[in-house]
Amino acid sequence: MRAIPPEIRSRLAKSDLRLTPQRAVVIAEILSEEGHFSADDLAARLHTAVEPVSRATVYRILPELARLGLIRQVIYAEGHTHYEAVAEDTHHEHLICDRCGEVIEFCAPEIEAALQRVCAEHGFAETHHKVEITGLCARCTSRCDE
Amino acid sequence: MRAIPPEIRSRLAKSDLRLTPQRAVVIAEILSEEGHFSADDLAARLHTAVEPVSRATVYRILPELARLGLIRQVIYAEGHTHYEAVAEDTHHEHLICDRCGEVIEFCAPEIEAALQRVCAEHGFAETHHKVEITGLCARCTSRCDE
DNA sequence: TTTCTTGCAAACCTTTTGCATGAAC
DNA sequence: GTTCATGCAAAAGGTTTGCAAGAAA
Repeated sequence: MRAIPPEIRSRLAKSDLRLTPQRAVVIAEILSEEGHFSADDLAARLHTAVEPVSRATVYRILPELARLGLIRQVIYAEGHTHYEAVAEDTHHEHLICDRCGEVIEFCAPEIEAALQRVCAEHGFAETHHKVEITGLCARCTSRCDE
Repeated sequence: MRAIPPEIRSRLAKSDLRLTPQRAVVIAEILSEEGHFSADDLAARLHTAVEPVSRATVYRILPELARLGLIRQVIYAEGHTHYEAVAEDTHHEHLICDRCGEVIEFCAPEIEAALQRVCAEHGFAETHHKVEITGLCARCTSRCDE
């Protein structure tokens, strides 16, 4: 299990969140995570970890980690919340195919700029934003004649 | 109860959806709806309508109406899906306050343009998009000293 | 008359929570 | 020692579904 970076330790401490073995397992797993994950999948995987974590604990800690900015709720779909680890270097948005479910990431600096302007205009203090385009991906479009 | 516009009748027919009294009630209510609504609220209100509509029917018809483009899933929050009627004239996005829950609408043509460009670049055929900024609204920010 | 819809009630499934035990600080 | 976190199991709450009766086309 990967060690928890000191920066995350202090972020936890700042919010009066104790670093328990269970939380360490959850955080380590999330840091090694690629793409989206669900609370339930995570819980199922960690239920049999070296330091087992109960479903309740996973469900309790994920919203806290989202509040700390370690993870982000990407979308609610298929009856559950999709999370992803926050990669602070590259903020991206999502194209979501209605047919095959593929999720394509994209970056658009001009959108980021426009969003900042909107927030300023409304005196709104942004913590997160989400841009989501749904439709048919290129592959599904070409497979489709309607 | 407002009459169902012929354009909607034909859209239903095109998808082999029959125009039942219950569906007419649901559609009429949605057309007179302002702002967001939930399936459950709608069901509760229509349960005592002239032509009562059961909860199951409401839950069954809303996804169809979303597919037809009459309504849109705005967000999943507070444990349920928020819908809104699609007003074809003014497309807008949302600022959502994490503290008081207020939803502020805004329009940003340059974001629309950027999104179109992104879709073109990826050969993606958009059907919908959603831009959502979460954080603290002006009122809550000024009430906050942290 | 065929096919689609409805309503009821039960099932589903993700997420939340009360409570007693146990651990972090 | 005090306060916070965990696990279990049960509850919650939105949403879905099987089935038989009924209505639209």
